[in-house]
Amino acid sequence: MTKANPQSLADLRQGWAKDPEFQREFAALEDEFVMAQTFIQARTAAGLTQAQLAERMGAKQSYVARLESGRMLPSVRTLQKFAAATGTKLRVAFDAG
Amino acid sequence: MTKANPQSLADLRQGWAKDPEFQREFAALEDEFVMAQTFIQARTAAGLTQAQLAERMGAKQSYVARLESGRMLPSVRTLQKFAAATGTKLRVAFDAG
DNA sequence: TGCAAATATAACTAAAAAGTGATAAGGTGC
DNA sequence: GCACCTTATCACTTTTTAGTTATATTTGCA
Repeated sequence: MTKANPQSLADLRQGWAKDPEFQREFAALEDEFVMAQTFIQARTAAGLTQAQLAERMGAKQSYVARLESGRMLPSVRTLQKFAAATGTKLRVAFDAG
Repeated sequence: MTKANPQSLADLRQGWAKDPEFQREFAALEDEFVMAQTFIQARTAAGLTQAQLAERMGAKQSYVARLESGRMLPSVRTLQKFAAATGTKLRVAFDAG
């Protein structure tokens, strides 16, 4: 593993949309960043900055940044707040695989 | 609201599979028990007791019971362990609408 | 009813997340 | 370069979850 070994999600976002090799390796990465990726996509899809989202969640920008950094795996309570703030509906499922 | 006002998930499981009125009212309940319901369904679908599941998660039966009680909203890390233990794949999504 | 398996709850410590303020770093346009 | 907006990180306290032991309660069945 060479390219897809980001130290932070900032690195990840750099490579992501551009490099196909990066994208392939990304699929094999740990789950750690998947949640963060989901957050970023949901927030940007809602057209919000971190500060705007934070206010809607009753939190601060620094907390949203941490959520999106992938260094923490939040609780379902936070997922629910996030969903409410982005006008989406949280879905958690355990799919047969 | 009369019937669908359980104090615990134990009450809930009583009514659930039998009473159609209960089922209707259940849909209107808060999110509080949704996660617990999801846990119970995934575990029973896997044909496991709480103790068996707990062992696969590297935890104790009492912890699984607490998860299924709905009094706590666990972290995504716990959801991942749960998925691994039930042989399922965790899906978390923020759906539009 | 009585036994055994399964589930629920309580009480406690350890670990992790929630939450905050300050500040650094990145990018954009002037 | 310099503002300005946005995102990232650090350091810290508070709150919640993780994890355990012990025990009570429930459930199914002989």
